[in-house]
Amino acid sequence: MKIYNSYTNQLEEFQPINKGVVNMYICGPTVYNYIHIGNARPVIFFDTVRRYFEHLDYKVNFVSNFTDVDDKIITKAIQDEVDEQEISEKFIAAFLADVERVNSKTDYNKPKVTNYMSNIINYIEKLVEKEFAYVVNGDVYFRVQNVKDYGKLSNRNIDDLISGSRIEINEKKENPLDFTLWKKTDVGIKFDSPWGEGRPGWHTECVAMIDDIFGGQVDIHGGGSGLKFPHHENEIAQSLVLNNHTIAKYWMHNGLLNIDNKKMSKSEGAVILVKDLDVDYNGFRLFMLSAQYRSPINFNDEALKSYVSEWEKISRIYASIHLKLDLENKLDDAKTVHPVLLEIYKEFLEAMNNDFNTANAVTALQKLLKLSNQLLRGNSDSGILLSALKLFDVFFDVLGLKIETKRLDSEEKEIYSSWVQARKNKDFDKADELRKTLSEKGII
RNA sequence: GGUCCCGUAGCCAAGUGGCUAAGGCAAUGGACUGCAACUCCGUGAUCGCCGGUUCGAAUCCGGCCGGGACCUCCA
Repeated sequence: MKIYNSYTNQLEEFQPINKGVVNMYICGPTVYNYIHIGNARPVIFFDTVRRYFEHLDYKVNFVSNFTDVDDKIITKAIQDEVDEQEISEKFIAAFLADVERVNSKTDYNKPKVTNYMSNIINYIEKLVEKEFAYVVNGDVYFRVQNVKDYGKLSNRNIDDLISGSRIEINEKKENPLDFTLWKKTDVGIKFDSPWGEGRPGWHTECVAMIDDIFGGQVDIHGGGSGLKFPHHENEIAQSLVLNNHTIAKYWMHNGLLNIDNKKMSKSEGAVILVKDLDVDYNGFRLFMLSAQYRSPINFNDEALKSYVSEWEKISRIYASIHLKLDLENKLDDAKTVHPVLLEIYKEFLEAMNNDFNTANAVTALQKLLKLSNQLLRGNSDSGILLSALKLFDVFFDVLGLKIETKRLDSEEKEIYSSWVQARKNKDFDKADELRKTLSEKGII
């Protein structure tokens, strides 16, 4: 399997650190608001990565944090006249509800900053000891200057960054590029530290958590490409100094989502929240997986709708085959190997093995859709249809699509065969009535 | 000001040097059908423009036009 490593900017053969195990860490949300559909992209994509590894029988340890200490949370808490925890707990719950909405798995390890305060402080202390961090009046800053390769991930050099006119001048810093590890504060929630009361900067939590949970290095560290600089660059800098490695063997970054070719951003309006999306989330998920994850994806109503209707077609054929096999009591039979189905499965694997090319994986699903329709209309034998159904199950499982089917009870089967019989007898009044009943029961 | 990325049919999108440029949505013609729905078959591209490299380019190089991102919190 090949993965595009954004640290080295090339496709690399995936070799896990420990055989059969994939440790992955994805930067999670700062919980001060509902997430928008752009935020959903890493949630959906990295969940798909996880699912695919699991399909290949890897044991996946999936970790994604909650940043529950942050200026934005404090601001909101003051605004709403509640304490920070109330805000963060509310939006953690909201986040998980959205994760579930888009059919991403919620059973993963979710460390919170508030539970990691001593690890974070400890991590910063070590940086201070190594003299890669310095204390000024209760603030602690990371000294970027001496870190070799600073800027490699985001492909920029220190001189360019310094000459950039937009870097804020902070007189306490030795160098404008130095970033905050610990911030002395008067407002909002405060924690004790060797440097006085304050709160941690944003960039240490992930490395401290990875250090604690995985003992230093993960196989995959992922997040949106917006995090490359400065966040991930700074994570790497800290880890290089302390552990002499870049925390992750493979760095993966998803492209951003635009609306009408403009970046969707909490700070610039034009935001669609996940919870407010008024469409089938399977269709939404297909849409999100229809482009290669590193490319930007442009949100557009027409495109979204086309994937929603694609999903309707897929669920229709799935249900039809399921129903047919159910009526014939063949659902538990042995499936028959069918060469074309095997070919489609291979295409699917090939696509996913090629840096998780979900766009081509979706194409394989569409091929299965068309073939299934042909098989069903062509009165193929039940073994082949069952095998098609099982292949759908595999694709649904990996891509995170959810379909609900049920088996009919004997009474329902009775109604169904009466319907077929009525049509045969050209008793269309009765047939229509039975069809209505079946339709109301959600059977057809 | 600095650093990058992208431009494939109305829409989404694969393809990154080599057979007639995948696939889907929409549109349209046909088939199937008691009706309806579904479904199947068919129909569409001088790959933003200009030039170069090459036996050969959507794919590599240069210029231009258009769009976007990052350098500040951001998935």
